[in-house]
Amino acid sequence: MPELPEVETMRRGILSIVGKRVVAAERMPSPRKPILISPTPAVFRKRTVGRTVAAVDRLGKRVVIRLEGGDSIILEPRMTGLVLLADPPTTEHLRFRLTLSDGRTVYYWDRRGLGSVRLFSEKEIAARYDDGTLGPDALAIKRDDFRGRLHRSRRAIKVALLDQRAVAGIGNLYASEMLFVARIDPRKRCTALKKDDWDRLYKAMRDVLLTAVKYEGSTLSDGTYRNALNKAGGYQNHHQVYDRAESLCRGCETTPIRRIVQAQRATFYCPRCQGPKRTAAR
DNA sequence: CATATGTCCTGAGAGC
DNA sequence: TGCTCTCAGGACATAT
Repeated sequence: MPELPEVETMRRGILSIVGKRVVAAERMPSPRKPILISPTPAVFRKRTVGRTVAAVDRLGKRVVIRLEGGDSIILEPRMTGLVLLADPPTTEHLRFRLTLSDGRTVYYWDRRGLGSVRLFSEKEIAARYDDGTLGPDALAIKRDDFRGRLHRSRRAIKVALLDQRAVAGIGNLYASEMLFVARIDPRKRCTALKKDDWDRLYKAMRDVLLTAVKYEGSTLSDGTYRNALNKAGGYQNHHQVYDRAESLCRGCETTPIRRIVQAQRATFYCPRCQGPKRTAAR
């Protein structure tokens, strides 16, 4: 489940392609349902082959390969997509590859195939992402803007944190983790949070995401997520609550982590550390 | 406008 | 052993 830390790790993992020229752009034959790759192969080739990579950016949970001339390849991993320089885990779910002038190849591999590879002009990117459908990045947003974009919502804070229009980059795993660090009950409505809560949450958001980036993301028990060199991340060893239902909380060491469902997604939290009486815990 | 729900997809694991 | 069923959650379309 690539979220901000995993996608940022992918981005950094292929940063060395900047300055290289695109030699080939090919979609791989798919054994089952093909993923979304657009535009057509001929147009894709025409607009990419011969172009030099100008930059590699991140747009929320997407990797953006910017080419000289203004076009960009946007890789959107969604659930099981990987952006690799190393050989992919299997040939079976290899979806796309970009061959470069130095002989290296960027692969897009995606087991479940919910992700996509799309070529956009500058205009298309602006039309799609600069119209409010994608909020400020979680690592770029200012403290007061963060609160201002969320505090009037009547939704539970955990659900609101997943709204990419409010803040971009947070997904299901890191939402639970940052709420634990901030000692906030995930079921609490945004409107019920005080200024102090928002400030703690903002700090927790940055701490959790930056530390997760440092450890190159989280590889869960299914082992799907890998960095660009096909190596597992390390942040799963630092999880406080995610996927730890019934295990003792690492904070209070007395209470089992609870798993609930909010908006059809799993939420994990410590009822004691994130409960109503948390001030008594000293 | 804000918020809620259904949909896509594959493979791991549970249950029988 | 092998079958069926459920579940995981990114983004987006549609419904309320």
